This record gives sequence, C-alpha cells and structure tokens, in this order.
Amino acid sequence: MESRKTKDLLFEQVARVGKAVASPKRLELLELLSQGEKTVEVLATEVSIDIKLASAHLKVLREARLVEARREGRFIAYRLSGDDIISLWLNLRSVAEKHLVELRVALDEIFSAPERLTAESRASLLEKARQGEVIVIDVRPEVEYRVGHLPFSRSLPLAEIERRLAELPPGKEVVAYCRGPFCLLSDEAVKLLCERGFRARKISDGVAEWAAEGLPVEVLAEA
Amino acid sequence: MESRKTKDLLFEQVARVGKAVASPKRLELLELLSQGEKTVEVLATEVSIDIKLASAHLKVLREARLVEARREGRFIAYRLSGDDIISLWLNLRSVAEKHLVELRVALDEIFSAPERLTAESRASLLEKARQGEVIVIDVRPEVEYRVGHLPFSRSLPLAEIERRLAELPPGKEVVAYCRGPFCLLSDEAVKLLCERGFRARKISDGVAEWAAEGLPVEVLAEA
DNA sequence: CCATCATTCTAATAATCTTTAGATTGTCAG
DNA sequence: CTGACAATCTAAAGATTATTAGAATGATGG
Repeated sequence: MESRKTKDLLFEQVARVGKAVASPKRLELLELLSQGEKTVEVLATEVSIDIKLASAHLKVLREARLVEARREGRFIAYRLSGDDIISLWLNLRSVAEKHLVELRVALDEIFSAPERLTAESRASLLEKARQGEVIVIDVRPEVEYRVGHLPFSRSLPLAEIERRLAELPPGKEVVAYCRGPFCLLSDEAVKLLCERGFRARKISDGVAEWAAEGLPVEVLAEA
Repeated sequence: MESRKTKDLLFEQVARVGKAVASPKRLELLELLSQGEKTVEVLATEVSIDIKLASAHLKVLREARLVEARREGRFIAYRLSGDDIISLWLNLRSVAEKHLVELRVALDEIFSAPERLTAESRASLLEKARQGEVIVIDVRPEVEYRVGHLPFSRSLPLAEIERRLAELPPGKEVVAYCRGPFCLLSDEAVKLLCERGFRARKISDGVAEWAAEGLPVEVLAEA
C-alpha cells in the first residue's frame, strides 16, 4: 500500500503540532507569548525554568512553526507565528476545562472567586467601565498592557500596586484582570486590595479570551 | 513557591489533551470517529494497525476524555465525547496547514485536484445540488452517511460505485466528497468515474468541515 | 457450562522526549 | 581584539511513550 504511507505523512504533520502542545511547559510558554513578544530570558524567568531548558522547548515550538524568533540586539525575541496559535491554545484549554474534572477541581482549589463571564456580563462590564462606575485594572507587567488591553482599563502591574494605591479612587469597585483563567496575578491583586479596604474582584478573562468573544481590544502605539 | 507547583497542575491537565493529539495514529482515529461511532475492529482496520495497538491508542484518548467507550454486545463502540473534539481536530489541522509547508507539499503530491471551497462556492454548490444540476455523492461507507451527510447528497460508497454506475444520470456533473481533505476516498471515486466517462470532480470538504462553516447537515433517523 | 470472539491488560523491548551540564556562537561595549 | 552576555548546540542520563506478544476478561451462542 503505497498510498497508505503517503497518507500517514499528512497525519504526521498535524501530529508535529500536537507534539508541540504536549508539554505543560510549552503550553505555559505559549500562554505567555500570547501576551506579546518576549525574550528567552523573560520567558524562562516567568516559567521558572533554566534558560537552557526554555531554549530547548522554544526550539520544539519553533520547529512546529508555532512561534518565530527574531534577533533584537543581544537578545532573541520570540513571538507566536499567528493569531491562530492563540485560538489553538484557547481551544485546547477549553476542551480540557470541559472534559477533565481534575482541571475544574484544580481551578477551584487555586483561585478564590473564579468569576466566569458571559456575553451579558462582558457587555455590562464594558459599559460600567466606560462610564467610570468601576475601575478596570490590568495587573500584568506594563509591556503586556501596551501590546493590548481591555477598553477603559488602566495598567497597574501587581508589583506596583502597593506603591500606587493612591491612584485608585477609594470607594469605587475595582475589577482586576490578568493573562487569563490560569494566571494568578489578578488573584493576588484582589487579595492585596481587599486587605487595604478596597472593594475588589477579578474576572477570569484575559485579553485573548476577551478578543475571542469578538470584543474590542485597545493597543498603545509603539514609541 | 507553593503556588507555582499548583499552577503547574493546570497546564499539566491541558497537556493531557495535547499528549493525546501528539500521535499521528490517534489523530487518524479522531478523524474517523468524527464520522461517527465505530468499534475497535473497524477503527483498527481503517487505520491498518493491529487491534491491540488500536486499543492502546484508544485508551490514551479515553484517559484524556476525548473519546468515550460503550459496550454493544460483544463489541465496544467508541465515539467522540463531544462536538468540541471535532473542532479541536479541525483547529489542529488548520494550524498545521497554515504553518507547515511540508503539509501543503504533501497534500499537493497526494491529491489530484485539491479543490478548496469558499463560502460562495459552498453556497452555489448547495444551490446546484438542490436544483439537481449536479449530483453530489457521498463515497464514505454507508453507516457514515447515515450519521450525517451534506444536504441533497446521496450515498454511493467507493466500494460500490462500479456496481452501481447505472444510478448516476449520464452527462450530469458528479461532485464527490468523503471524510475531508485528508481522505483519499473521493479522490479514487473521481478517478474511477472519469475513466468511465463521467464528468466528475471532488471537493475537499467533509461533513465536519461543512458543518464548521455553519452550513446545515442532514441526518437519517435511527432504525 | 464451554467455546468463541472482541477487547483489554500485562510485561518487555525499542524508540522518543526531557532535562542537565559543558562547550560554542553571535553581538555588543570598550 | 577582548570580555561579557544571551542564547544555542551537543552529548548523556533519566523519564515517557510506542509497539509487540501472551495472558486475562466479559459477553454470546450453543
């Protein structure tokens, strides 16, 4: 059967993509990269693995063409090779969330108030943010805010919240978001804000989840 | 870092799904299962692997909750555990088709006339089929036709075409489809029909691709 | 109950992937 | 040109996965 062999080639190619997303660390890298271009050093630090190992995993992603590398001075910056890679990550995650009980249990254990948004609650949040009824804060590092953020949100990275508490009008409800449902940043931000007497909650959406619902995303122009 | 460890749990769960789709054979099984429920024996035969090996691969898919098993007399029938699994397969394949040159080359080598449909050509095909201007034939095994098929199509499995040539009105254009762009059945059907003097072409869509465009699919009620 | 058939389970080997450490490449600043 | 640094390459150990063959399970039909 000659045709069987050549047909297997097709599935092998798709399996290259499958193999690339078969490792938790590579998935974490993809999630980070969906927040924008990053250097190997930054990626390794965020995932808390050795740079050599990060480089090896990035090589696998690069060979499956899920990411692209670009030299930027002494650094090498990686980015997703297309928006369809973000969709693939969201798709994989949603299949896992739907079918794996273990994942739902783990999510419940890790996160305090896992508020999942519906189309309505997204629209109403957007409206309230527009009218200034709530303050939407983006607690990711500021670079990621610049690449894209929710409309009417302001950047207030977790690392700077304590120092910049005065920027938040007291009494007003604060809504924090970060990289998405697997990211702890907004969770810690809410804990911190509540301890300081703010009325704060978090939403599970990140920019990718928001955009996947067809909602608008704001971008700051490059310098 | 206690929180890091628990966070890794999340990505590990998604990676379970990734690992399940990291093997060409399992992807082939998923593609077959997206045409409907099938026994281990049928699956093993179609993928041309040993039943024991098929069973092992199905176990992996089952443990990742991508498929479910059901005992049916002496047989065990497997099915996808949801329509989102079909979407995942389509998503993986489309990422591979977009980013891996090797896949596009392989597709060109294997298939004679890879006619890819657009929204317009799908609509016009549907209209022509409705008016009887073209004969749309489903060349998959008849069971798969019963589970779901394109509107105004008739079942004419590849294995029976030669014997049932009389059913096709001569002169009329025949359009063949099968399981999708990775399936050889329609290709062979077209070759056979052209040799017998018919005006035949194939489309790359299968039922899943058709449905993913939001187009209607017909189902025959169970006996 | 026995024999049969479809499938799974178990155990063993081969193949592949992950991780680590050391050597190497390529860029920039002096 | 040299030193410092980011990142990759290479090689080897450890961990997982794929594949195969033989034994075990579970339903069926006599």
